[in-house]
Parts: sequence; structure tokens; C-alpha cells
Amino acid sequence: MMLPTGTGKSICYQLAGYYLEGLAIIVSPLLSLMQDQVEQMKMKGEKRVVALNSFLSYEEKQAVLSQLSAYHYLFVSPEMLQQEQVLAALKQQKIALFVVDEAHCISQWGYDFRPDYLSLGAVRAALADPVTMALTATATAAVRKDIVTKLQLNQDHFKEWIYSIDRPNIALSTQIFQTQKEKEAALIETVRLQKKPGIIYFSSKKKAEEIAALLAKELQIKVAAYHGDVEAMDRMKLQQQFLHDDIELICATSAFGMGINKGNIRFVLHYHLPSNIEAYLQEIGRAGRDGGPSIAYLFYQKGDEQIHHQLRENELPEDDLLEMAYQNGITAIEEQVNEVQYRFVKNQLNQGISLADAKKQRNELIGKKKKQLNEMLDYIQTAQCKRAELLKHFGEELKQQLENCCQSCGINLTEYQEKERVIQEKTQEENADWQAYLLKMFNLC
DNA sequence: CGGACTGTTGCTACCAACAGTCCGGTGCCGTAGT
Repeated sequence: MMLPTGTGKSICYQLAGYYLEGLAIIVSPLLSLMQDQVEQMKMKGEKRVVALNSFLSYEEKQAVLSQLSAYHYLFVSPEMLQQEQVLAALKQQKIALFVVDEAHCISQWGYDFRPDYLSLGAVRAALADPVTMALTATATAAVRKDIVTKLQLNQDHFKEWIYSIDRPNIALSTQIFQTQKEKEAALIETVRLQKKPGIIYFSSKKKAEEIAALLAKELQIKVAAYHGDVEAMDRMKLQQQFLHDDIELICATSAFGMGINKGNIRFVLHYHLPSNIEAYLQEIGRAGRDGGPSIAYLFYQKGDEQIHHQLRENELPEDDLLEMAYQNGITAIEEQVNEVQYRFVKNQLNQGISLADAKKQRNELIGKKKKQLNEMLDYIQTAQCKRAELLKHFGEELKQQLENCCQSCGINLTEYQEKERVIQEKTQEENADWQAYLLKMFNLC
């Protein structure tokens, strides 16, 4: 099922699981998503729900596994399903429903970053081919086909529910800059005028931190940086603060997003371009969930794509490393490769793939990523309607002409901007408020 | 890969031209050590 976030993806498996006999397994990509879901379901009165993950101690995990029949919903990561003990315990149960949430992860992460996503098909087979539901908000036709194949769904017995990816209330702005200075100046000006809250996306953790500090200083707004190096506890806090409008702006890498359910995000700005169009759509799709007028800005400067070239080249092992691993075993290259490279080689070896095929698969994957980045660059450059381009990528056609559509069709920016006078009054008022509050707290007035 | 930044050279007094260096994402798991 492909349907936009906020339209009730969770209820699809919750309701089905409720009426079916047996256990519903929900595969989820993030621990925080699992915890959220479990908490929400418990709050609504469903107690037979548990998340089996590394938050549990050894004893707790054993306890869950030994009394699986007491549960109706089980949240797990794809990695957890690879553990023999877990799979063995699940095999003893009647599986009512096998759900893959955020199913685009299969295609997006399975080939390198999180290979256990590709083994979900084997898990399904081991569980005697249970009824399966794959859910996502953004997947191209190719990705959907990949999901069906990798999950080993019966080609004749599956049905797709596909909804439009178009978000008419999000205007699509793209701007091209000659130097970094120009881009930064435009960023400050845009953020100053733009209605908040908002998210700014970066391809670099360092840049996210840097700009967060700059904006805090220049505009005196409540802003925080969010990326993979931020501690889990701090991440949770930031999410909560953002959710409650205590923080009005987040400077983030792609780490920020999944599971962010906030209605009033008024803009998403890309300081760096994302690595592909689907990622772009996912990221801008976090704006305007409440249906209110929102805008996506994409700032591009020639050369910005180099980050992605470099990341891609470092991601997978070169020929010499592959050859060494195939000759002398995986341990021979352990010291020279990163975790993702190591796992890629290990997987190829474990699956008995030949050296020539391993090289071929690596090259195909790199080629696919190059193509995806080029599509992103084409989108930035095109003088055609941006919305029509995005829709075309997902096999859709633009049906209606919008008033505020995109850079090519024209956007009336004032629709999305604060009136500066109002901001200043508000800030002064807020300042007075917290100062008075502090004084009162310390009994100074 | 190519822009941004830093340091050196070269010619001559303040700075232009060039060479060299650096950058750079996403999460699960188990285990060891603090």
C-alpha cells in the first residue's frame, strides 16, 4: 500500500491484526518508531503489544520469546529476525499478518546499508508464507516491483493500493547560486522571512551544526542541529521540543524525518540536494501535513553533488579489496574497510556469489545511484513544471494547474512569509515574558 | 570531484597568483569497558 503519511497506515495493520487470529509481526526500521507505536497502542487500550529489540535485557527478551502467544502485535527490526532463536520461536506461532512498515527501506537500504532487509523474503518463507502487508508513502514503480520480488510475494496473489504522491499545498521552489556566500546570505534572508516551524536539510553533519549556530546568532530563533552523532536521548528531546513548538527550526541530515508526525511544518529547505528524487519527496513531504500552505525550497550550487559522489565511492569496496577477501577470506580485509563495506563483502561470500558477480552487482548498484543523482540534478535544472516532473517520476500526470505551483510556473512568496513587524513585536513580547518570569522565579521583583 | 580554505611564493609594501589540503549520510545488533 502506498498512501501518504497521516492517512492511517497504522490502522490498516492494527485493525486487520485485531480481527485475525494469531500474531501480527510488524517489521520497523527504527527503534524509536517501534517504541512510539507500542506506546500509542497501549494508550488506546491494546495491552497485548510488545517491541522485541535491543532495549530489552537478555532476560526480558527470553521472557517475551517464551510467551509469544500472549501477544497480538510484535514489533521487530529486520536484524532481529535474522537471529535463529527469534525465528525458531516465531515458527511455533500462528502468524496472522506479516507487516513491513516503511517498505521502501527494502530497496533504499537493503543493497548495502542494512542487508537484512533483503532477507525478509527468506523470513517469510520460513514462517510458511504468511499474509503480508507492505506499507510506504513513497515508492516508484521500480521500487514497488523490487519490494514484491524481495519479499517473495506470490506474483498472482497480491494487490496494490496506490495513492497520488502529489501534495498540492506544497509549493516547489528551486534556486541556483554561484558561491557559498550567496547561498548563505539567501538562506538567512529566506529563514528570516519565512513562516515557521521548518526543517533545513544538509548532506553534512558539520554544515548542519555550523548553520544552526549561524542562524541562532543572526536571527535569534530557537534552532537545533539533528544528525547521526547526536545522542539518542538528545534526539528524543529535540523531537519532542520541535513537536511542541519549543524549537522552531531543525538543521538536520537525513537522520531526521521518519516518524516525525507534526502537522504545522510550514517549510522544508534543502541546503544540499538529497541523493535521489524519492528521498527529496519524502523530506519535503514532512511539510504541510495539516493541509496548510507550505513551501519547499531547494538551494543548489554547482558542485554540491560532489558530497554524494564521494559518499557513494566510499560506500562499497574496490576491486582489489574484493579480490583479497575472495582469496584470503573476509578477515584479510577487516582492518581496511568500514562497516558497510565489510558487510557487503561478507554477504556476497555467504551467499556463494562469485567474485565476478560480486563486482558486477557492486557496479550495477553504483550505476543505479549515479543515475538517481543525475535525475535529481535534472529536476533542479529543468525549466518545465517541477511538479509535473516529480509526478512523472512516480508514473503520474499533473491534472490541475495550481496557483502556487513551482519555480517554473511561478510562486507568490509573500503567501509564505511572516510580516516582519509582527515577528519583532512578538519577539520583544516573548523576551519581556521570560525575563519577567526569571525575575519572579528568583524573587527579584 | 571541485569548491573553500590555508599557506607559500614573488614581487615589492600590500596583495595577487598558485599549490596543497580537506571535505563527506543513513541504524540495527552484541559485547567490552567505563
